[in-house]
Amino acid sequence: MDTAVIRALRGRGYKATPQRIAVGRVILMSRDHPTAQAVYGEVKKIYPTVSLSTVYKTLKILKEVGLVQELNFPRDRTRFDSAIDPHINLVCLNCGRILDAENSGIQEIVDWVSEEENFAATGHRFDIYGICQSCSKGEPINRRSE
Amino acid sequence: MDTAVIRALRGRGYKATPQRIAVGRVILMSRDHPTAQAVYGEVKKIYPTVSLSTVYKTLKILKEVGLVQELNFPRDRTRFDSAIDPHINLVCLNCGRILDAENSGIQEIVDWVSEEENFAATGHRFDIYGICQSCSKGEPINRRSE
DNA sequence: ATATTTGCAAACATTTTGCAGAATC
DNA sequence: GATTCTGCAAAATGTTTGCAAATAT
Repeated sequence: MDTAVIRALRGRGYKATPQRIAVGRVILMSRDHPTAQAVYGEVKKIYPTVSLSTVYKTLKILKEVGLVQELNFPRDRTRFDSAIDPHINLVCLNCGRILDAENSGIQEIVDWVSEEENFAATGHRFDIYGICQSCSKGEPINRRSE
Repeated sequence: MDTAVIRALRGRGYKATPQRIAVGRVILMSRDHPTAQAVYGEVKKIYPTVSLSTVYKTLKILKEVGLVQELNFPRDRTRFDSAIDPHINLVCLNCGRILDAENSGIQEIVDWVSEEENFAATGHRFDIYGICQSCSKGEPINRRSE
């Protein structure tokens, strides 16, 4: 896994520094769309002197080399996600968690729309907003779009 | 159109002030996903004394009453969009324009995934990133995800 | 050996907040 | 007439930048 990060960086002429490898590892291994701050917190466990600024710079590079996708949400910080497998983001408006879902129909729609509108698609993002399973069983909504 | 805004506001106990009606009109009439600043600029043509802060507060309320959707993008400001008809956003990575596309398959996917994952969907967002028709004919890419 | 990168602190841009005067219901 | 809202200025937040010392190739 680290080798994939190293290869992607060097392939584009970037140096494979320990900080960058650590950031890459945190994103690719995490299942919960971490914020830059969260990535920083994780990386700091291994490199206590790492700076938030380095994390931001690295995330930008990892985006550029195609390993990471950036997702912006309102009233929240930007979140980062492995760009490797396309999926649907199930965004819970109650607890704020972002789950992943698979669906093969997305690619068909992307292809169809690209054709129809003469749009050269290079990527996509599909979010569904609502209340997740665990929240609808438990407590009532306490955080809406407000 | 203004009456819809007034009704939505009063229905939730908000006062229908001229500023709010103007903000609502700008968003609902525009076809180009304006930023808060752009809305501010438009509203100022009619109410030169309006403040950016009022625009922000109003946008938050219009979101709450369900008239407006907020879309966040990287390296750009947040954009606002009528929440009334669901559609796909075609985001051009070259010129930055955001076009709309229709596709009936989206709702099916939303329904299918909601069922599958026990997720109570209330809304969604579907972006496709790429190069728009006019850009692919004209100048080369000058603004990527960088 | 040298060009790139780190990490700090300061800059930046957008969005939010507190509050007195104004406007709506 | 009471409550809500506006608009100003100031605060808060997340992100970016400039630069000397450190590091990867």
